[in-house]
Amino acid sequence: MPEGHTIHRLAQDYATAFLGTSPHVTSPQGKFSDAAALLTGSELTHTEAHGKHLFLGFRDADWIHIHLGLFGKVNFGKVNAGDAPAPPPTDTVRLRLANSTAYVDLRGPTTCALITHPEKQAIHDRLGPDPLRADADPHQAYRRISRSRTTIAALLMDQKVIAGVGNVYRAEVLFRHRIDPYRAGKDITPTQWDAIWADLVDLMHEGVRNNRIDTVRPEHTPEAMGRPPRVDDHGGEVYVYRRATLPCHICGGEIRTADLAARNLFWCPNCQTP
DNA sequence: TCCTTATGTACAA
DNA sequence: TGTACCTAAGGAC
Repeated sequence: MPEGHTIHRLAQDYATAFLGTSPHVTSPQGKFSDAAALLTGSELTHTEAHGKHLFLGFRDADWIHIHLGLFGKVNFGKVNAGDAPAPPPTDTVRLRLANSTAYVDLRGPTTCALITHPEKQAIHDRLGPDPLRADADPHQAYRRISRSRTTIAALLMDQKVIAGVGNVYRAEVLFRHRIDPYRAGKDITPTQWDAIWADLVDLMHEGVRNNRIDTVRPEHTPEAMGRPPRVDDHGGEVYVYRRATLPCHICGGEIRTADLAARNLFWCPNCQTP
């Protein structure tokens, strides 16, 4: 269940296990069988992430485009010489790569498709700047935000505006900057946007390193605040995400939740100003 | 065993 | 705005 940090981490992990090797490619579940047959035995030459999109490049020519959606999961395993071989894939595995030392299973993705380079480029072209990519231009995002009457909460989730932010980073970064999620994009100042962007760059890089989302500042950690540690189900320590009706770590007020564009929004109405 | 929920997106109306 | 899609875990019975 991924935001951009998960996908960038996957790009690294696929590279570590398979780059420069020519893995066996299969689709036990069947939906990717034709492409798997074309690719199997080809060298994995590139792995790349842009926002929540993952690209695996084979023989400098063909790309697998993967998008995990809400349910997609990836599971890596090691195979050591003399050890038990990779376990047989279950019937929900859409894509398995396997070489002499490792295997990786992909389940439940929204997208797993073989695409050409122009098709890949078209995906990059429709995505906004990604805080995890060196080529990202934050002003490209701000140009859209500063002209929009849409709420900043919705804009942060719009992958054409900024790529890689999901429901957790959206809620948490707005809390960290004390911005009410319903504030219009056009009311976000350049200074505020620069701060939000810089924060996302830091938070998401840490997310890649740790493979989880932690957003609580050192002075607000459970230890610093003298409260019991609480790690959210998603695996990290957070201020507001999925903490509806619980007390705010800073003001003690009740965290609120609401539906916004079919997603759960979380915020502290006391700490975050309209 | 059934029901709900989820870090997402695309498309129809 | 609503719905379809894809999967697995956790909680209610």
